[in-house]
Amino acid sequence: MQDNRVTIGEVAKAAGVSKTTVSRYLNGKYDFMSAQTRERIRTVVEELRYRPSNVARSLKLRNSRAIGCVIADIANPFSSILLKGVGDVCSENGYQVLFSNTDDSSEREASAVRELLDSRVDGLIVNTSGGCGGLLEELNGNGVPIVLADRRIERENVLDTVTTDNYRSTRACMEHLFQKGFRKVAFFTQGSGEASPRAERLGAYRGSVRERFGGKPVILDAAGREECARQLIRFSEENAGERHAVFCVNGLALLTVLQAMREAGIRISERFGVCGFDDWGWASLIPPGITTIAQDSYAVGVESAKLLLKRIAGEQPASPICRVLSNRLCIRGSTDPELAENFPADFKDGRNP
Amino acid sequence: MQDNRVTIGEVAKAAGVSKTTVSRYLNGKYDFMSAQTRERIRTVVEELRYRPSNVARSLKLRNSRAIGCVIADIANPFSSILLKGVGDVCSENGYQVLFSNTDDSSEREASAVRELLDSRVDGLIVNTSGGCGGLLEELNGNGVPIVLADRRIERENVLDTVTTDNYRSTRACMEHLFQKGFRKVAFFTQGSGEASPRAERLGAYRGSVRERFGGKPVILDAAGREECARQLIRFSEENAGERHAVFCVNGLALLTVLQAMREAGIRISERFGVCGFDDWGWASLIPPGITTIAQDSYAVGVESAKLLLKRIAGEQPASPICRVLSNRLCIRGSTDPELAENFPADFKDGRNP
DNA sequence: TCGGTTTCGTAAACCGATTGCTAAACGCGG
DNA sequence: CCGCGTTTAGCAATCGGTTTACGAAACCGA
Repeated sequence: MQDNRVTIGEVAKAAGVSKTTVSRYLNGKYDFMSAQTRERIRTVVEELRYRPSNVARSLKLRNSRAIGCVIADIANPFSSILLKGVGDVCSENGYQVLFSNTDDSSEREASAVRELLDSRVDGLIVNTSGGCGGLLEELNGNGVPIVLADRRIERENVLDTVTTDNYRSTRACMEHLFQKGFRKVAFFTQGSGEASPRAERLGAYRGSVRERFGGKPVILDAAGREECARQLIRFSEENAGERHAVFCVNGLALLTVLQAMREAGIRISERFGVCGFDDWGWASLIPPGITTIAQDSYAVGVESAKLLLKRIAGEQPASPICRVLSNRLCIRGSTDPELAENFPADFKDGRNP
Repeated sequence: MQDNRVTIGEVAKAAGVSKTTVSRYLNGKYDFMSAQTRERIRTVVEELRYRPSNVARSLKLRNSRAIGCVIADIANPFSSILLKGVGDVCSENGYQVLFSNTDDSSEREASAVRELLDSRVDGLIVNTSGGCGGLLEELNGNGVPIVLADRRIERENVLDTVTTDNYRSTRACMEHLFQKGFRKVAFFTQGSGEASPRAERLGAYRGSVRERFGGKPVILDAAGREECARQLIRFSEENAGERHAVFCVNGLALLTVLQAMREAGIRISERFGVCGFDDWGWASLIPPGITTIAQDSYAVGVESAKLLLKRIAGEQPASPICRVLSNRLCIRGSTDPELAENFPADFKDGRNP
């Protein structure tokens, strides 16, 4: 196949020098090299279009200038933008990114991590689904730098992490709901396993319910829209007497709730509010404007990669670093009637309200 | 650092056999190996937790069991789902994915491709921004299998491609607009360069305008919402006398148009329709329901990867293969008043219409 | 007992780079 | 023209695997 790749030996022969000299030239170790030799090598490299093999170089140097990036669900826009951040930083620094998607499966994550290590990546960014049962900590202890992106693991302060302030922002949103007169709030999730953001958001929700709202937490969990609609209807009926709202654990869950409500004919109103995580472009376009918590996932990716590269360069202290990025609450009509906008289409035949 | 990695030599020594035997064991070449030896090696490999180095193996075998995947804009959900498709197929087949994002820059694309080749990837999936000025064809000619995903290059039938039927589905959408009584349609784009999907969609639009609508094509092009709104207003004013609509080149452009319209107070109506590419979850949630063309980008990724792996395995004919996947027109209220739904929020104080 | 197969394993070369050590060539004062 | 320091460049080992070529032991029938 592409065995016609030029090797350093051929360059050396063509230039009439040794591999050593070519190698030194390529790596900028000119110190003691005559301008003549230098020029000759330059020409040959150019003519033969020689490009050194990263594989051979990695073997000898015992580093690959590549990192592994293990993502739980790349179909989630949060993650794809995070990956973009990782990619941008790596590319600026001459690192390549080996990407792996796990579909939120611990087993796939563990095998992805092992395969990445087989390829001798210099470090790992993991959007973990549970820490691979200790595998990550063990690896980190063995000298493979690891940064957890967006999701932390149970054992505190063992690995570097970059997350968002899930707890605080969820509390802030719950407080907002309370201020606006909502007295019963349900938490909607979609079996996103035991990932830490879900746990933290749920924890914040429970805390708010306990300390502010009183009553019992209501956790709704549905994969599909029909089941979601059923749960929403029951929740709504049980709380018909007071203003109630549903808080969605993430952007995909929020979309599910909105779709389920549409299909079931449930309307957002003064009596029934909707809000949740992830402020994607459409949030302000769906009537009456959806209240969301915006996360800067690009920054999560950027910070994770920067931290990892520093670790690889050995610039960081031994103790784990935990960066927490701030989220922003975007209040709109779905939880604040004052801001409610229906921006309906304008059909002159009056078919629509 | 992680120099404590076990090598095949250590395994061999511990098992009291030679590297050859261990290598054969690992690669399933048992042909003539006593059960005893086999068992001894198995035990040692287990105890030492030995994992072979892909780097060394790649060097010797001259293949890496990794492919490169170069994406123009991973922040675009179309692309991230495409990447998921690629990743799933590769992972099933024991291939790793080296990912690179180019921000739609030809220069970044060319350097990404070169770096990927330096890492000796076995093949390349490229969501190209122009074909790197011939670099891709040249590489393909030199034995590096390449599949173009979603975007083709000018020179026809040189490289394998997997695309969607941009032309046909755009024509179908335009025809739908005509049937519904729209008599003037503008094409909205956001400087997405010379990528082929844009060109094909634009070509289909022009064809429809010429053959069906009469009059001149109107191309709107704006990066930001303000500029977009200005252009929409002018377009609308100039065509106040007849029913007119705007067709958006892709999902991100569609979102921009919808946001611009909201901010400028322009409403979708019987007189002003909106539609465009990419049926993402929110299309049915924004009143009056947005007409879209749905693309199965996951399938584009899957097919691209399958084709590439077949090429790598040498199973395909020499002539380029061009797979074209079908799109689906999703007709909703934004172009069909019969289907229009405003699903406004339901505020009992009557503040909203 | 002996040559001929089978079976089971090994030594060593090789993939394409980097680098410590060594040495040739050069310049220059004496 | 010698001796010695300074430049300049090459030899050969090495990274961790795979594979070719070959050797030794075991076995087998005559």
